[in-house]
Amino acid sequence: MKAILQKVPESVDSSFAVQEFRSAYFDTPWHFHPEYELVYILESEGKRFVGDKISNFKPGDLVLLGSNLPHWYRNDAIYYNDDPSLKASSIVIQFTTDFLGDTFLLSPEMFEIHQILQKAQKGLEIKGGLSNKVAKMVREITDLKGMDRLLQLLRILNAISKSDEYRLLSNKGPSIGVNVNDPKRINKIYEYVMNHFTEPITINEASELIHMCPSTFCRYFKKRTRNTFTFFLNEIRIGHACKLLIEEDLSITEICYKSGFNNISYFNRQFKSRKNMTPQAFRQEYYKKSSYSAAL
DNA sequence: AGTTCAGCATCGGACAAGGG
DNA sequence: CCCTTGTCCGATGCTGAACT
Repeated sequence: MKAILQKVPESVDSSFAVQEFRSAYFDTPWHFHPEYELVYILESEGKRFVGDKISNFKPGDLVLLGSNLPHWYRNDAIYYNDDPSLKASSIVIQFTTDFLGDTFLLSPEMFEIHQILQKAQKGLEIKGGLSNKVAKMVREITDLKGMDRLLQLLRILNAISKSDEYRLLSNKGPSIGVNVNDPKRINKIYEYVMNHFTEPITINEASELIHMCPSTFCRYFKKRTRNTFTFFLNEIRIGHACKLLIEEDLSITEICYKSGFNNISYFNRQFKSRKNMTPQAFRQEYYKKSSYSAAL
């Protein structure tokens, strides 16, 4: 998909930016920018799009995104219903690799941080104990100024580089050569799919949205997102099904229909191909891990 | 819940036309 | 000349029914 190139505001008194966002929902579109970005979710739930991967996010979610890696945080539908009790908030740290000078990152002491930033080109989801540790440091950095703030960022990057408690998010790196003109059409399709993925959606409907014939639409979509439309749609539906499997006490059949599938056999096959296990096994695996961690 | 299979729908490669 | 879009058509994916 084509992402919008976002211009990150420059700060006059800092070599990098720390920003706190708080609103009814996250409204930044699918975009990318040259700055690295550490995103810590304080409030709200939804789906996180990084490169070619779609996952669920919730409070505590912590992700390090590489330079020019397209991303989008989309809240669940209830956040768009003007419910004043629901808020979306996050802390975002944005920096470039030369924020301490052109060659600083090449110094031997920075070797491990350099390596972790390279891995971040595919997006890193920070997990486990490292997540708690980094989250605490991210909350602290908002109150720091000047040199203390800069040292805190280095501490955060150092902590991530010294750990292996993270997983790569995307299979593909940044979209080199993305066409930065005409971002509206793909975003229109994304918005439509996010609002209707629990209902039947055909290629015809989607292609009519941007006034294209179906085959042109398929090629257009593949060229920009590197996924087929069907794969993209099913990725969102399976992601939603995973959420329901964990959070709702519904049968697999009910979850299948509530996720936008209308065929259990197809749902099962799609689920297995993406998660390498059946929906039932996924649920059992989750609760086994939960009871294990609760027992510790 | 999960598997298999036949029939239909969609995908995507090859090629061509049109516009800037 | 390059890029976008349309058409054709074989390959592949998806669906729904029947079954374990």
